[in-house]
Amino acid sequence: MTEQLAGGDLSRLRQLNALAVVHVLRGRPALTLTELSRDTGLSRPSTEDVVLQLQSQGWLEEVQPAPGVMGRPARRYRFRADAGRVLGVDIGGHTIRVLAADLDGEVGHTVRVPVAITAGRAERLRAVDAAVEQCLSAAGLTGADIWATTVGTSGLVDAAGRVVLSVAFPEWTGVQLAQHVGRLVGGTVLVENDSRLAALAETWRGVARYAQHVVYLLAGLRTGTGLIIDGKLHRGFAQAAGEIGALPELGWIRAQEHLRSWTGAPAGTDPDDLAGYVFASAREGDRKAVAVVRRYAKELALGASALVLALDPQLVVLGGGFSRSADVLLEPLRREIEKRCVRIPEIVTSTLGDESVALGAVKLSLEHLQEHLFDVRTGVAAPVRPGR
Amino acid sequence: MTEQLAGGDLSRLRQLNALAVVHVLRGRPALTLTELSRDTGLSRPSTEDVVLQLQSQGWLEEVQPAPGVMGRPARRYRFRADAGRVLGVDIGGHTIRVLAADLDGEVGHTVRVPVAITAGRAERLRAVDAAVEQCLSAAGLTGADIWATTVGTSGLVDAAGRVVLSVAFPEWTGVQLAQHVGRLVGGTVLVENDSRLAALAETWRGVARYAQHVVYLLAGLRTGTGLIIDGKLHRGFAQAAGEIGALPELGWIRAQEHLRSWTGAPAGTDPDDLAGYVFASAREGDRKAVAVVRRYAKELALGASALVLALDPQLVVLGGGFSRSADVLLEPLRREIEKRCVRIPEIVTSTLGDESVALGAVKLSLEHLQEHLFDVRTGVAAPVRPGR
DNA sequence: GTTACTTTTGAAGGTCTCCATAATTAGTAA
DNA sequence: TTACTAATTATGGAGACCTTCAAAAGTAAC
Repeated sequence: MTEQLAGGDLSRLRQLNALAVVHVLRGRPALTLTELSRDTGLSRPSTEDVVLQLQSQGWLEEVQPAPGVMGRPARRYRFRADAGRVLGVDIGGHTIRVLAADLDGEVGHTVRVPVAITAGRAERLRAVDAAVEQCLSAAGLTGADIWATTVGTSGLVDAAGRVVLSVAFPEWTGVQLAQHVGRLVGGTVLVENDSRLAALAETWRGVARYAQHVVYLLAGLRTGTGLIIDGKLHRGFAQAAGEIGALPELGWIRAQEHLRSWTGAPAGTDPDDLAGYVFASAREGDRKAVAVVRRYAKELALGASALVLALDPQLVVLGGGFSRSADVLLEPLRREIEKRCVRIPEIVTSTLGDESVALGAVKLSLEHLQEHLFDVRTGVAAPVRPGR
Repeated sequence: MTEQLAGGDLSRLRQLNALAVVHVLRGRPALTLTELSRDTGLSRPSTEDVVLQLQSQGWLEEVQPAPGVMGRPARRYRFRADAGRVLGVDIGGHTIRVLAADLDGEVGHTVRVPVAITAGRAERLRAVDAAVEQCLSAAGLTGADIWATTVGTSGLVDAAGRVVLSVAFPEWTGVQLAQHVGRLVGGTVLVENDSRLAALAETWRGVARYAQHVVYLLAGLRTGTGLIIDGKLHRGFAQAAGEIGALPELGWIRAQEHLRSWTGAPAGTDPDDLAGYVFASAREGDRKAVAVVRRYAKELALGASALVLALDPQLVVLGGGFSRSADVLLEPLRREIEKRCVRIPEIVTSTLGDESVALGAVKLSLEHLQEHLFDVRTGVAAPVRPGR
């Protein structure tokens, strides 16, 4: 049941110690052997042995010794985060966004390619290709340099990287995203729902950093959720978790309609821009707009409350396009949640903005590599792109 | 972030290998060194070394060699599951139930002590004491032999083993259960909500065996849930997870009322027994009873659907007292869930009966020991009761 | 009752990885 | 130039593992 860490021979020990060194060094500046020895708990000579091995494999690199220090200058080693790269792709309604990052998650290049909201499947896929290729060439990389890629999209996604159902873009249903993007890059290609990725990004570099249980609400032209449970992204048995909005009685389907029912905007306003006007008017104290926002918040709070009651998260994060209007939306939302829930979690607004999905995609790519490259079961192998 | 397995010296390797041997041997009949060697991946001589060490510590015991076998008879070793014991306690409305089990989860002794449903806090606690003491003496044990105990109770429980809120038994709110039971037994005393324990029991020895994501519905005089996520019991940030029934819009509070509204039972029937009559009449085809059951199922399905949509479990398990009437309840429930959910999980009935909570309590005790006694970080120490 | 066969046991020799300690080296500071 | 400091290099030893082979303790066949 519990999958057990296998024992083994002495090389296993070296594996574990190499892993410990890598773990100490990742995401930190260069360290001396003495410092590494202290942080890993290994003896100095052993540390040196391990470091030399990792260096010859290509995981570590010696850097200039720190100048102006007493005693013999120590060699310093850093983790070669640039040994491999990952991509994070966000396929949005208006924009395709691609981030290239190194193994420490440092984002080196960002590319945005606009795409018409009305674009069909083929046109949108072409934009994705263009964005990925632009990002690669800007970073001076080829697809072979990419060790893992995650693609964020709206809709339900299956384990094979296919969009099973997309409500927002009907033509999108059935598209083989993993396969399509896999033509351009090496390594594994993961496909994940965008709300989930945004949630993941919040636990990585957003307001939910280090929180173990998080309910993320994507509030925008679409409404969605991402659940972090026990520090991990929760997908469910068939990757269909978080679809609470589909429950007829909770009415996330209706939520949008409240906003669209507002009549205070200039005639001929694009319905997609209407929300902005509503929130702006509510901010200025327009009675009717405030009421509309309150009704929207109530519908949103219904589903959110169901999630909060079910999961008892530490944090609820409000993200998505409407989170820019958190100043008028957050308070009504909080009040409605407080009405319904047993224990009230903190409710905060995302600060990652519209890059959160792509950032989450980067993070998922990194987590995938973490499992395959730096796992306690396998230890560290040479730094080469892992197989698919 | 990810807590890393520390490296170490050679003794670490021995720890891991000892752990591997214990893991292979737990819950299985006695094995020979050759068999152990094969299953652990260690060489024969090393296996012998490890086994001898574990034997001298008291974890392993040599048993009679298997008779009538070709070649030189091999020594056989078994895991001493009786080196320590755990208790599982179920504090129910009418019954206190205590199970004593060994480290393999083999239940040796079961004790049931009746208690009046109207009993107050002191009387109920006295019954708990009596049940624990009876179970200990029946098993020939003292409290000092118990390495871990889990107490199941209705209501919300905090991390310190206090009942924070009990709706069913108002007097129960605030009772320091862990502390109270801790007077009688050694080791850690855990306190957990009964629905959650029942859910855990289903994944251990019930219909949800080996399922990773499970929604358990306790349907009875009380309605509750237990959530298994990623193979683990989900408690939430403040142990308040699974309280979906509290959402006013989903109406689990109302669910009971449907059953009680039925007028077909003999006059003067105890309201607690009413449900049985409704289900019996429905079984016989009484139109009104069928309608009542359907309404109840619908209310139950509302909350269940919210959980299914949120979590996308592999399995929904119907447990609790009403699961005895699954023949009339399950189908309406299934239909209502199918109406609302995107992906429909399997929906099955519990078969563990009224011992599920106590069984789940045993399992939680064992999981607690597993973490502290057989963890990869610490390895195996001598078989003595771990500290609180 | 002896002989052949099978499988486990026990012992020997070798390798790997770690640790502790001491001698050496390469800098800074006076 | 000399003293001081801290890292490096070298040495010896211990623990845990592996492979290999001879001896032992049974069963099965004659």
